[in-house]
Amino acid sequence: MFKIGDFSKVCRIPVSALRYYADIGLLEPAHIDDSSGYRYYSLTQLPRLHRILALKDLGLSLAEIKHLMASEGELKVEELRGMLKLKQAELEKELSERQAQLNRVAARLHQIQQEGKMPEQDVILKQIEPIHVLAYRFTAKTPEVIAELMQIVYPGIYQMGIIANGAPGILYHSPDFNPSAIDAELIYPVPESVTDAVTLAEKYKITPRTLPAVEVASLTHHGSYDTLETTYKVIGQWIEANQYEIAEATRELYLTAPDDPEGPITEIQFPVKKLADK
Amino acid sequence: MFKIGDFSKVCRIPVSALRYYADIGLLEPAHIDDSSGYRYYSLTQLPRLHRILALKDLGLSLAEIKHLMASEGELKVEELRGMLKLKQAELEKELSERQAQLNRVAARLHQIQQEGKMPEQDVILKQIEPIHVLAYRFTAKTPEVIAELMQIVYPGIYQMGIIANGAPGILYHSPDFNPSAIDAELIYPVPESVTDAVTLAEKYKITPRTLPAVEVASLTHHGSYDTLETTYKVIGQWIEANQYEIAEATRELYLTAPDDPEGPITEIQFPVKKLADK
DNA sequence: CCTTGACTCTCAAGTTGCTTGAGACTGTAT
DNA sequence: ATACAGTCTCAAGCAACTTGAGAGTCAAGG
Repeated sequence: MFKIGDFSKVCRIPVSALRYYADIGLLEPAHIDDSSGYRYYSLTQLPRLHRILALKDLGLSLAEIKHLMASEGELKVEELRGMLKLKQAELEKELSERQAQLNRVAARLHQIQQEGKMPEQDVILKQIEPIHVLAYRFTAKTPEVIAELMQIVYPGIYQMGIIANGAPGILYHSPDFNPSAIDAELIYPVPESVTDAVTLAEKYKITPRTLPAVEVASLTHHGSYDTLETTYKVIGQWIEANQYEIAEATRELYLTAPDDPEGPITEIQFPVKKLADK
Repeated sequence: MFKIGDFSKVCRIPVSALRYYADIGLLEPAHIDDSSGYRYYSLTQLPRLHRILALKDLGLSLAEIKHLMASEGELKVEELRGMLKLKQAELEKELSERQAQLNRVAARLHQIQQEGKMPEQDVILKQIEPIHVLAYRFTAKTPEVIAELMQIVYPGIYQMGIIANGAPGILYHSPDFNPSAIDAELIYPVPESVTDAVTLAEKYKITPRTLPAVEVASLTHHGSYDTLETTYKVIGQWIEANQYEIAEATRELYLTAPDDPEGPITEIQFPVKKLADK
């Protein structure tokens, strides 16, 4: 019989951890002295402790381990198998996530090295939920056409009494930016309930649809549209540096009202997916 | 100016997280209404928020981010560089740790698949601190010699009034177990203070020395020494399956007193190091 | 037998980055 | 006026312990 400190030395688990395991009922001392409350451990408890540590080492939580070892003697093999399979998938996912994070850190370091500072803007990844929108798709021969259409379509929808649910924007469908034939789509987010009520807009070729959920690399551009191009380039570089690829139509969202005194704010979203590691 | 819920939609951060960031002073609302206490956010705060998210994405803690962004306007690039380097090292370490864990899980699953159950004993990895010992090294022609020596040496030291600091044991120096010339070393752990006081033992060729810190794969054998061989095999297989290699002399520790009624308990420690991934 | 010092005990609180919930207000639309 | 959604401020919870306070216990030395 060992006092907790001696047992701790034998198994090289901190005293505090042993007490904790006792508290949560994972490894009760072989004996507890009634008068002093001292915990006494026996070497015959080592196998149980080792099993606990082995399972912990595989990444199982103490609660899971306790459950697995609850039955007298034998532990539940089938259940363990299931848990390990799960754990395996989980670990694989985390592994690739860590790897991606490491790549991002390396990319940043490289960038700092090169430019001597952090970039003005930060590209971030985010998950976008599906969005219900009223959409108007067209092909424009010049960029100016787009600006004109915006002036007409958004107010037009608004005047029909349909209020937006989020920032309006554009989808650019042409993968390469060909200025003489821009395949784009104006989008105007609305609550789900609106989508079927507005088939009246059909004659204007405005149709309700739902944008799919995507993961996007996003950058928010502050100020004049003249420098928007730069912002696009920055995202493009980021995507390349971080080994993603563009998965879908680029989204451009107008976060400010057209007459905001602080100047317009535009969010650019590139739907992306990870490039498989070669 | 957005109320918290609207701002939350724009930047896709949960309301609760925004409140939390405000609480810890990481991102204060642009304005707080005096009477209602409502938080109001401005789109001009998006760059700061994005920078926060970008840094968080690299694995920095909120406290670190707060520190980096504490100075007005520009953030401390040199400091960031240092942090990212650290983070990089940390991530690399975690990555390989995760990979190793994944391998362990796979090995276990394989084992369960093959044997239909968990093994009786569990091999675990642990870090061993340096140990101060009195050591007696010899070459034995037969295993029996070892047993005899133990009967003499341990009691001999004990009778000199030197009390052990841990379990006595043996180091096996011959890497392959050659029964006709076993290079082994009896070890008797003592407090550091003893090591120089006991040079008197020199005439018996017992010398104080310090065993280096090592990482070991350990298995505890319960019961008769007859089946110790099996236990050795189990560890050996584990080491192979988990892609380690033996780094040093194997250690065998006698955890029980020689006359323990429950039978002897023996811990076998294989110092190991990771095999580099090919 | 007493003292000293090393252990041990039981709480409680801290760690990280939030989330969840209770109970109370506030703002906006009918 | 009355909902109802949105907001506020705490407080507690998560995981697996660690740290610390304050008090009691054990073994050895004088």
